[in-house]
Order: sequence, then C-alpha cells, then structure tokens
Amino acid sequence: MSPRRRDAEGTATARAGRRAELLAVAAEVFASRGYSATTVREVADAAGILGGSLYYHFDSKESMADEILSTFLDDMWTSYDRVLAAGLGARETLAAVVAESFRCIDAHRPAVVLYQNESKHLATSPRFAYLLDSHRRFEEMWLGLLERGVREGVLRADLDRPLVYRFIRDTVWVAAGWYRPGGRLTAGEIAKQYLAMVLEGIQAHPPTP
Amino acid sequence: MSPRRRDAEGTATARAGRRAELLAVAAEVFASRGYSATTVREVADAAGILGGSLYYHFDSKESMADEILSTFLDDMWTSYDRVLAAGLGARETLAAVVAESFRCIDAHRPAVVLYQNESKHLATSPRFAYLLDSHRRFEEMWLGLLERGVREGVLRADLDRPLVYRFIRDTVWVAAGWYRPGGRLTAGEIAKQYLAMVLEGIQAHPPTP
DNA sequence: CATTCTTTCTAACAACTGTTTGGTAGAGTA
DNA sequence: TACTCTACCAAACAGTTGTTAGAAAGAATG
Repeated sequence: MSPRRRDAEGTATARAGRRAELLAVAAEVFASRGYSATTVREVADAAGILGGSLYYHFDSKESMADEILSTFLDDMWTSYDRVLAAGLGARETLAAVVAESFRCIDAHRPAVVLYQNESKHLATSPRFAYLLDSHRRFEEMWLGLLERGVREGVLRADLDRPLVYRFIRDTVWVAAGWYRPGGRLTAGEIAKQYLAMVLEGIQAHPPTP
Repeated sequence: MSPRRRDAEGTATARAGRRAELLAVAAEVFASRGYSATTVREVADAAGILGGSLYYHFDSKESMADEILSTFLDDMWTSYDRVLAAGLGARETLAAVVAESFRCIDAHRPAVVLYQNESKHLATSPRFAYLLDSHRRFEEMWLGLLERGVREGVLRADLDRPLVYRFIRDTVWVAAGWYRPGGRLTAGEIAKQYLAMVLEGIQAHPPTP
C-alpha cells in the first residue's frame, strides 16, 4: 500500500462515511414525513447543512432513496440466502426467516418504512425495477416455503396459500411502522411472539385430556 | 314540502352527488399515487375536469382527504358500535369485528389505503385530530376485547397484549393494499381465513390420538 | 324570450420544488 | 507560504404546486 493509495482510500472511505451519515438522516426524514412530502431542504436541515449541499454527495433526491432501499435489500437478501442455504426443515426455515426479518427491521427501520410506504409508487420508475425483482423473489420464496411446509406436514393444508403468503409478509413488515429500537421489547422477543401467533394462533388451546 | 324547498333539496342532493363522485375519484388517485405525490390537476384529470374546477366543490386538497377519511371512519365506527353493543362473547365479538373490518375494506378500499399510508402524517395537523381520537378508540377497543378474551378463557394469556393488538390491527388493515373487489376471494372469504389464521395459527395440528 | 343558477374553463398568482452554478472557508500537503 | 482538495454556502434557475378571480357555457326557471 503506497502512501498515495492509502490517501486515496482514506478520502474515499471518509467520503463514503459522510454519505452513509447523510443517508441515515435522509432515511429517517423520508420515513417520518413520507418520501414525496419531504423536501431536500428538510433533509439538509436535519443534517445541519443547506439544501444545495446535498448535491455534492448525491445526484438527486431519487438517488438517495435508491441507495437507502438497495442497501437495505442487499443486506436482507444476504441474510435470507444464508438461511435458505442452511438446509433446515420448513418450519425451522420459516422461523429463521421471520427472525431475520425482525433483525432487518431493527437494523434498517427507516429504510423498511420507506420500502413499505413508497416501493409501490417508486417501482413504476425503471430505476427502481429491482424493487419488483425483490418483490417477486420474496413471493417465490414464501410460496415455496409454505408449500414445502404443507408437504412436510408441519403447516395446515386447508388455507389459501397466496393468502397465507400475504398474511405473513404483511404481518412481519408492518411492525416497522411502530417498532422502536430500545423499546419495551427487543426485536428478538417480538419475533418470538409473532412466530407463536402465526404458527399457533392466539386462541387458547383446550386442555388435552 | 313546498316546490321551493323541493328544488333546494334537489340541487343540494345533486351537488352532494357530484361531490361524492369527485371524492371517489380523488380517493382512488390518492390511494394509488400517494396523497402528497398527487396533484390536484391529476385528480381533476381523472374526473375529466380542470384543476381549478375542483375548488368550486372543495375548499382545498386537504379538505378532500378530510372528507374521504371522515366518511370512512364514520361508517366504520357505526359498524363497530353495532357489533360491540350486541353483547356477544369475546370470541364472537372478535370474529364479528374482523369481519366488519373486511367489509369496510371492501366498501372503502381507497379510503382505507389513504388512511393506512397517510394518517400518521396528516394527524400532525389539528384539522385531522379525529384521526388520533379514532386511533385511541381503536386501541382501547382491541385491548379491552383481548383482555376480555383472556378472562373468558378463549384467548391465550401468555402473549404480550399490546403486541397482539398491533398484530391484529395491522394484519387486518394492510389487506387493503392488495385486496381487489371482484377478485378471486370475496371479502367474506378472506375474513374467514384470516380469522382462522389469527385464532388457530397456520401450523398443522397434530392428530389428537 | 330573458334571467338566474350551476358548473366548468381560462388564466393567472405566489410559494415552493429539485437542481445548478460559482464562490469560499479550512484542512492537508509540499 | 503557496497550492490543492474537500465540503459546504449563497444565490439563483425553471418548473410545478395549491389556489384564486373572472368569464363563459349550458341547463333550469320565469
């Protein structure tokens, strides 16, 4: 590593660090006020700089959303792929995927909220085509997992599969809307209880005589 | 009824009818493109008139959202109150409330989507204070219902009550995001399966020997 | 027919939007 | 010290936004 190269790397990582900071701020503002209701001046305000200064770091407001969402989705799918490759049974895979989802909510809360609220509108732009890809992949994964669960005898066969898919998908991700890191319940505890509800239901089990 | 009064009523209802038409259009556009991303010109376009013409019927863009949301909430609470006053057991009440919710989604889909996506942001304005009231009332109703369910022995006692509340609330209402009237499943069928999932879980029940 | 009333159009407005340009303070380097 | 580079500011830009005022088309009414 020549000193020249170390410098270049140093400034590059410093720059990337600042980008990450600004993106974190932007994600927070986007999530709380809504993407299109948020002005770049509001994002800049929250970051302590002026509106135009954001354009030193980013091409456009859209590119901020782009980077926020793709970073989150990359991390999510990396986690998912690891789980899916572990060769677990359907029930254990399902549990692990749900747990990973809540870990993602914990780690990327504003990005998840942004994804939930705006992905449908953003996806109409070709730039955000990867949102549709992710959506399809998501559906494929869950439908496959549910079918496997039924085949393995661990999931009920009398329910409409696409409906169960939407049920689980929505159930898990909307939690980003109210979840607060450092709150009463940890992401892990929430995941556990959610799993219990989804798998066993909230009904009291009649005592087996 | 004097002819004079009949005329006045006639024009009044005609006017109200036109308002309702325009509100239905506005709700659809708000729901599909997002409230703040929607321009009044887009709403007017969808209604076949020009942007400024909307202001003959409505004070502002905000007042359209206001009327859309309050109409929906009024209908919803009327239904809920009827159910709650019926004096049913906790389990039956829960089932009826869920069913009513899906009927509301069926009848007010765009309004529900609007409510889901924007109520959090809109509620910061004093004009939309009733959204917070509704939210509180909703929480109160569900927490009470869940507690009663546990007391009556029909619901599990080992789950975190506020978590179960959010679980049910979110689970039910997000369906507005993908539900399409006239689709493969009716609102009633979806309600039935949702209830089955929430109450009994999606896990296969081991055959009782 | 003339008149009134309802609904829409035309044409603008001020404010705000995302974005660009050129300048500048300050740290790092030689 | 002189130079360079990074990160920001200051000020503007063109387009869009919600909204308004006055005119006009057309139906209803007398």
